[in-house]
Amino acid sequence: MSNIKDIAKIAGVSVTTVSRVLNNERYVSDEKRNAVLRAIEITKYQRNLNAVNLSKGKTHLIGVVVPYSNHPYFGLLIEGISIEAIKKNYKLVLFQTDYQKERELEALEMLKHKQIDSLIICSRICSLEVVEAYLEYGPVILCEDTRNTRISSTFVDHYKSFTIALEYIYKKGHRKIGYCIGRSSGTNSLQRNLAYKDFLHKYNLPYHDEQIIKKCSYFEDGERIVNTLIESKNRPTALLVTSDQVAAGILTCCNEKGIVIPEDLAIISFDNQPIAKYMKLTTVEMPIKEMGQKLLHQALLNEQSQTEMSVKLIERQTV
Amino acid sequence: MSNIKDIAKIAGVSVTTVSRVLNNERYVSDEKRNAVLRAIEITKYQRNLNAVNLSKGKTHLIGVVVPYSNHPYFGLLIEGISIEAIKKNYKLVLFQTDYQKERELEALEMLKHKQIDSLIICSRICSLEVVEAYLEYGPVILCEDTRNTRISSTFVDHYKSFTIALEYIYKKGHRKIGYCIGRSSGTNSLQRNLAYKDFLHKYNLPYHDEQIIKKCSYFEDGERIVNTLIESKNRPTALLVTSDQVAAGILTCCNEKGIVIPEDLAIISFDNQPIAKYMKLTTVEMPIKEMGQKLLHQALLNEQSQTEMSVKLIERQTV
DNA sequence: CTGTTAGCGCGTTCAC
DNA sequence: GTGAACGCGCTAACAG
Repeated sequence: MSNIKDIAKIAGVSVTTVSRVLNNERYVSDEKRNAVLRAIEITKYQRNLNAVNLSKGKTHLIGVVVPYSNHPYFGLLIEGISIEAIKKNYKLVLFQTDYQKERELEALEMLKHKQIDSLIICSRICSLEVVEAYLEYGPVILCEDTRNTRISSTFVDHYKSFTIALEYIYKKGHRKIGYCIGRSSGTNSLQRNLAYKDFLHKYNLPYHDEQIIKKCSYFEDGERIVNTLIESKNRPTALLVTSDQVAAGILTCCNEKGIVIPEDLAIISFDNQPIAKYMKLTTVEMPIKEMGQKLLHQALLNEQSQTEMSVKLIERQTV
Repeated sequence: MSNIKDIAKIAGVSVTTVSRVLNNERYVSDEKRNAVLRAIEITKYQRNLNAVNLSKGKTHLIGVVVPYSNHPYFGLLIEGISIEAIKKNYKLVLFQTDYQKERELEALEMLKHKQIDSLIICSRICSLEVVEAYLEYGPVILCEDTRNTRISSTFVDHYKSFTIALEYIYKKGHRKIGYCIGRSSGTNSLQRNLAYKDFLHKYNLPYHDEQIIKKCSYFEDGERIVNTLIESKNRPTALLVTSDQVAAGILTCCNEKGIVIPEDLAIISFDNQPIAKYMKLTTVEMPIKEMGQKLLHQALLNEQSQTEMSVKLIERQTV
């Protein structure tokens, strides 16, 4: 494989000139530029990006941290990030953490070592302080409300969106409302819990811990949820479900057990992925793909910015 | 940030010695080794991996090409690859091609430019010849039967697995059997089609083109499939479905329309993802995650190897 | 065991 | 407009 020196020799110019045409700089005569272009053509020269990286201290690589890639929410988010990365000629380095802190730190360390230019953490396990400490090495973008920090982010206000769903359910006459959530400890989950409590308080409704069902992430969690519901002595008449997949799983199970939706149980989910339309789920739409795209844009910038994305209630047939 | 020279100076040794302890080589006296270690400690030295890469001509990065990341099959495959990558201290660069040839070529070109050490193509669009041409730049691993080429791969014999399903269905008394498939042009799909034709021929059954339903990849494709079936004048009594997700979608739609499974329509799917158990799908289990792990191992080796993975019929309640 | 030195391939002053 | 020369940080002969 030929290098910049070879090209210079063949074209009868200096390496500097070659570098200039490579980087599309002005101040190169058409004559020499063409000579270089021709040399590149005949040698099928390709520049060594490692060398470029070393020289420039940049990699054109962006890290993406997700807990699981085998999950529709993160799959779509990655898709959004990926679409923009392609446009901007950046590549993605995927980190699958399984919510293990060391894995997330590994990604952060790669930023520090200049192996990636920026890092997008789609779901975080390290503390905000830890993340913030890495900001000096490059952009770190989060997917949660970071408006009280120096960290950039794209997020939806889960307090708001949860409230929208709750109020809607309330207007439909429900007074015993529960919810299903994936990981219960993240910022987003805490926001939702707060919205829930505030809502109950506002309408003077009782809080029952058992009406919050945790570890609900996949379609197949539906059965456990329905069983929990059935055994519950304080069975809710409506359920907020933080993912369409899980809601679809619940629906399927209810169907099998003869629980009629929405008469016996109203369901409102979140995301509005294709499955939601298919299952006729009433859902709160989240612009996941767009969030991914926005995240990438932020990763490329070097300024702090926090972008809230808005949600939209889609009425279908499960409430 | 300090570099290897600084460490050498502080430790009072040469850069080579530093390099040696960095790379855990023998032939360094404990005395000097400790001095170096101490210097690293106090300066919090981190080596610049770009420089290592340039010098060694390696990146510790492995490219992974998928059409979509927002798809359970590829999600799980990526998960498998990722698990092993972490163990071996390799990182993944994700390429989402959307089945566009240029995107796949971009990944191949990155291999050529030494930006990645190897490339795993989970689903291919370029011709085998094109792929083979890149073999000189590094390992390229495929996810299909490549036993008549020089390309390494991990795959399941789809001819075999399709035949298993067909024979099983046949034994259950079905004579009008159709199938649903995603992309119809891949090697894997062609193998399945061949198995299908050979099966029909063996039992002297007629071939109806309309019994092959294409572009079936997602849960929500279920409705279109069921509608196609209903309108079909030669409606099959059994259906092979190349993904659990799609089968689950069909099931859901049938349920709604009062089509009883398996009496009105028998369904056998492939993969045995969690949703299959949940929906009580009879399915042909594919070791997707294990395939991912094996793929990564092959990507690290420099020898040609083709590994067939075996499948297993899981009897549940849809046949 | 240890150090000197020459690359790896490219970007970038800074004179001309 | 152009090019010589140095720097990026590290590895790998080679000599001792």
